[in-house]
Amino acid sequence: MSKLDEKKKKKREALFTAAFHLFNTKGIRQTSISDIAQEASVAKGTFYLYFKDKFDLRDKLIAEKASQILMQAADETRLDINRMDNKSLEDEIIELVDVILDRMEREPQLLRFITKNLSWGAFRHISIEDGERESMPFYDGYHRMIANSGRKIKNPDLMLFMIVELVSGCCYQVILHGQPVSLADLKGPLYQAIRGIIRDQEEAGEAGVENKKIRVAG
Amino acid sequence: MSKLDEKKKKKREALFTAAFHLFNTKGIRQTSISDIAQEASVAKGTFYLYFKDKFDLRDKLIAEKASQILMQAADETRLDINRMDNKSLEDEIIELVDVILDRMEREPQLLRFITKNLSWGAFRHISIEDGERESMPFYDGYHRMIANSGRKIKNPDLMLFMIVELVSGCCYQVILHGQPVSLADLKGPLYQAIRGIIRDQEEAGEAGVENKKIRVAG
Amino acid sequence: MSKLDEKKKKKREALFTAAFHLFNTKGIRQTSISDIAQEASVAKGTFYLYFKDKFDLRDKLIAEKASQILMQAADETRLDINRMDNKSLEDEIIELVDVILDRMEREPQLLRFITKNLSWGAFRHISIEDGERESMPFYDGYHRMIANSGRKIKNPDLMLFMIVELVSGCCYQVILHGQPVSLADLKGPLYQAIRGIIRDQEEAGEAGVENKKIRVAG
Amino acid sequence: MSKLDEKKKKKREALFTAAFHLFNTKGIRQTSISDIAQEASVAKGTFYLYFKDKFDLRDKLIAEKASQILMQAADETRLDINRMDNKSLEDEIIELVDVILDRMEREPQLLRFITKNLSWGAFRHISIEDGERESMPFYDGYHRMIANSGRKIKNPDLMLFMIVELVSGCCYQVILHGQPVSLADLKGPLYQAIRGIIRDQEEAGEAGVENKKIRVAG
DNA sequence: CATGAATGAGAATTCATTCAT
DNA sequence: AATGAATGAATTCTCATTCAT
Repeated sequence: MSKLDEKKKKKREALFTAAFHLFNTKGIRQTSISDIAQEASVAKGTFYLYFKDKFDLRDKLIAEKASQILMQAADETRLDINRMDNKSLEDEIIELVDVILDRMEREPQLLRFITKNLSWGAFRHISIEDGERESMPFYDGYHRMIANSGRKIKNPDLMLFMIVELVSGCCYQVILHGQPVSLADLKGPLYQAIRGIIRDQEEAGEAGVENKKIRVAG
Repeated sequence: MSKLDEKKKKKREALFTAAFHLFNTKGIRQTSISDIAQEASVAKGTFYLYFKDKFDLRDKLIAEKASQILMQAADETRLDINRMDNKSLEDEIIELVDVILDRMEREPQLLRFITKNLSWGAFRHISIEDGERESMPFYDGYHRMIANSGRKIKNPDLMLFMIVELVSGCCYQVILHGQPVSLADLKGPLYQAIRGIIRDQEEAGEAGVENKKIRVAG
Repeated sequence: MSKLDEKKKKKREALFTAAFHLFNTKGIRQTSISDIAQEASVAKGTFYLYFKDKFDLRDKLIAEKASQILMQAADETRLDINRMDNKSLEDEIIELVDVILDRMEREPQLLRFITKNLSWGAFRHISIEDGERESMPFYDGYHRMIANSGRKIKNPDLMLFMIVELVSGCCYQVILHGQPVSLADLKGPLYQAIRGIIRDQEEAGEAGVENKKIRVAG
Repeated sequence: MSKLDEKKKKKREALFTAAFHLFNTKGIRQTSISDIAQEASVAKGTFYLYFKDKFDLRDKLIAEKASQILMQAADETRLDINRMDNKSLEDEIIELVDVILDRMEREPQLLRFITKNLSWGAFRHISIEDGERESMPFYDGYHRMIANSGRKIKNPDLMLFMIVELVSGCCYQVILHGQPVSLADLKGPLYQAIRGIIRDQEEAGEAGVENKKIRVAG
């Protein structure tokens, strides 16, 4: 990478960092491009060399942040989509959720920012990028994980969708407002509900065996 | 009611109607107070006689719309919080959700508007007003419904919360974007998940009997 | 006076009181007619039954306040413009000033209000009204006072003017801002300066010695 | 100075000139920022690049104008604060006042503008700037002038204050309204009064004769 | 590439005044 | 006489975007 490219990358980073901070502090609406440029120590005109407008920046920022979170969570849970070891599908998913919830509790602004801006449509296209290896959409990883579990799920998309909506909806309220229960108190019932959704989505005849393994995490 | 008061009420209505239309058409951000006043055939200054600013109007509009929806849904399901007849708690709740979802499918702007703006905090304070009878917070009605069902729920607030988040999160995507399934295809799994959540929240020892009654609606 | 007239007078008083308070609290510019009407517990439209606009009210208010002050000061000093007793003209004037300054120190808002708004032109037309006796312009009283003193003043108007400007300019700063000295410390030098001005304005023959020293520059 | 800086300076000047003209013509209240920008042939938004608001501009304008006037007056009287030559302190001060009054008569808007807006507090901080030499607060120059005169003044601040208030109060009325005398007719008595104030403020021993006549009232 | 001065459309808000009740 | 809802002109201030340097 040439020096010029490095410099450009730094400017981009600076704009990202500044925007993230300001979006969380003042809200997107109240944040002007001027503000972002100033906090990034960059001229206003320079902003337009990197992003089309505020919302372009926001979208790119969300994609990056969401990708980071999923990647890190996958790393932390040593998620290996190729081997299922002895962990059940339920445990795998719940562990992932658990890591993410803990991260969100430590960084509520991240939560606020992503939840307010990430749609399901965008979610399906998040890539887990890695400087060295190729990038792979998270969504594909999810499907391989199910395939490798040997389980028969009626509609994996719908299952993921319901889990995502349930988790994201609940954690936003609980982490940011402590309502109606604490995160610690939410986890048990929430994970149980996730197990319920998975069980419901399992093709008849296979469920019985798995359910024996149920173990509530968190 | 005097003629003057009637006129005032009409103006308020006109502002509400105009704002609802514009918020849905152009989005709140792009809707100026000028726009609202113009569409309501009212002078700009008049707006400020009725609302503090755009967001004050929005909040009052949401409260009203949400109240309407819940009230109508309760009416349609002949919800009687005093007698549980032979309907189980699950059926009662699912029927309510079902009516609301159908309404939302018919009026997607209403869905977009409410979901984007109604927080759990605000939800808890929605009143179901009625010109004749007294108004009662929906939230209180829910608690009485549980009490009258004779069921023992560990944490009714948490249960409602999880159901509301799951339903609202799912229906927003499904109705507005048809993703990842149609509303018809969502209903079965969604209602099953609701039953699961209720069952999970039921105090041990009582759950078994109820579960026999499970019947997927929709 | 009829009951109706009394009611009207009360409304006028209420508007005066409210305006005086608000003008002093928020400044005339920031005080709207709405504010005044509200504080006076009167409808906005009612304001226009008593005053043309805000500035009309202000002018009438100043005239009344200034008149009150001069009248009260004259009363307190038992100023008798018909007999000079043994008090010298200087003592007479300085006593008047002294009473006024003390009053101003007790009511600095009054000072702020009047100084900011009373012009020399208006000052010359202030009447000392009295419910019982006739009203007489203060300005006429001043001239009679001089005549009765038996002193020969070159230009009584100029003399009064210079004294008024000196006193009002000084007391505004000193009382309201305590700058550059306290009122107590101002009084000595200020009264000395007043005596100087009077002496300078006395016709030759009575203050001949002084006049020899005068040398007009410029 | 770069071309850009020159252009900026010109814009600032244009705004100053436009504002000064409009403030004098229509009054500050009736002058909108739109007006100023238009008269300065500048976009409305540009105004805010140079000044926070109308009152920021006013304050800066006053400081500049007052500084100009004092500087020019000092130049014209060849005021040398280091040598007193044979001019007495009185003559020195009166000459300064005289130059200023003549200037004010030629530029009454300047007078109106400054007198209405310059407070004693601000006055004390006016700097006499000079592109070449360093800038020095006028106030310091005054104290050095007194020191160099070899005269003992009890309270130089109070003396300056009283003179400034007397002069500014009088000249405002006289120049702008020709009341109650013409400027020519005011000068003699006014300068005499200034001499009186200075004499009164002189420590005993040097003006002993005069002081015997003084009798402080109040 | 980078800058930041300039632009001007447009949004929010205020308020004196009118007028039907 | 009193009211206060309605008006809409006027004003302030913001900010995305452009472009000359």
